[in-house]
Amino acid sequence: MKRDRQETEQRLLIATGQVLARDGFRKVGVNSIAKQAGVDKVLIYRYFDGLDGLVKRYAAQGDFWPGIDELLGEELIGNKAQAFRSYPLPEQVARVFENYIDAIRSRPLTLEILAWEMVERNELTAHLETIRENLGQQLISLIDPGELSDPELFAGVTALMSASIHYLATRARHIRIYNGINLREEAGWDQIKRALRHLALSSI
Amino acid sequence: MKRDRQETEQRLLIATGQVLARDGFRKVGVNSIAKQAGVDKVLIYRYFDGLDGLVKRYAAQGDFWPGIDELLGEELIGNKAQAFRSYPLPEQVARVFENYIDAIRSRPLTLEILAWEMVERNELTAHLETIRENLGQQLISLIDPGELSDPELFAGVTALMSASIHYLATRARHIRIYNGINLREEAGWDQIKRALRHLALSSI
DNA sequence: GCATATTGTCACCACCTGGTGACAATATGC
DNA sequence: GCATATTGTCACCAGGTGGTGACAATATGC
Repeated sequence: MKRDRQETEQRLLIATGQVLARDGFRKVGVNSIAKQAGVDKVLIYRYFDGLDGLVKRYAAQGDFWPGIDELLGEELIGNKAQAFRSYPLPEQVARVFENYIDAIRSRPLTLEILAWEMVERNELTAHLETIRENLGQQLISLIDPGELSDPELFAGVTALMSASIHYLATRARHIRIYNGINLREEAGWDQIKRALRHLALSSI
Repeated sequence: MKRDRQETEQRLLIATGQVLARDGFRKVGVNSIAKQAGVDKVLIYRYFDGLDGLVKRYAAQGDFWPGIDELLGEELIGNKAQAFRSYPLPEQVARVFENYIDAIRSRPLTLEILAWEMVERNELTAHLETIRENLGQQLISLIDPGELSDPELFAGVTALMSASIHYLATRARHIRIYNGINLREEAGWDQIKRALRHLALSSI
């Protein structure tokens, strides 16, 4: 084996993601990651000061979350933010959350971390919390303050919407039907998007 | 030790709930439950055919879920269903979900199982799924079919509402603030209830 | 060149997990 | 009474976990 600390650190970071994606967060541990990386586990303690440090570094370098561009809609090119602002607010909200659904559902690793969050708080989930918070702030900053007559109500409504998406997307990994809706078929998700859009347009 | 199979089985069932409530589902195992019950673990295999069988029996005898009365509102006595039906549908929905929030938040064991569901499917979570399904059907049966112009939309909206409640209530065990809302204070939950009521009244 | 620090390998530890076979203690059927 | 079945105790197994100390192999500084 070559003696190259940087490369071994990289291998461990990559292996972390591989184990997380392949076996789930419950299998994430020094033994499995070291085995996956083809490296001795003692190096995790030397280079990252333990599993927590490794996970923290992994969180800092990976991107498991959609950027604002993805949420505004891929069809908008050029100055997205400005074009987006031309929509009425309810339409903006509907679009953002429709895109949010697609963004989260297409990221198995993100779904895994969302499930992890429900059970435990660690370096990775904590990191995701701040990312999410920043993204929320960015989105709110796009809104003309004059349009928000009741910010507290708006925060409540958007909290409910994002929460429901997190739940349904994560839950879809273990169940087929929720409230009569098929979470394993695109038709089911279209039904959810339609309801979401209806809520946005009628309530904001 | 007395030789009484029935009592031993009871002790194991009780111990299952105790371990689940005190240490969380990740600690639920033959060793911890047997120790909690003060009984040898081999009896779990003999009497319940393993941990799965024990959990299944535990699921069948415990009640971790609100009944329909609790969701309709405790203030209604006598013929609840009939009194409840006198409300307009949007008001019915708002009330049910407000009560649902209180019902779930007040049951730590239920919150633990909701978190468990996000990670794994087992005898207990499967049992809870059917309970929940039945409850949903009961609630829908209270609605005059003529009032539902778009049942698919209604299913989507109520799915989003219940999903968001499950998520936020479970998530509150690990984080304080979600989307600027304090999940550890009653004021935060009042804000959520207000948003939920707003959605119900404006969209149904 | 050589001493020193870094990188990697390996064996080992204590502890916990699910699971089982052997055996003692008690109850039951006749 | 006695043979049999049931209940409970205990010791043990293989395999997994996180964590560490000892040592060899290589690179670096002078």
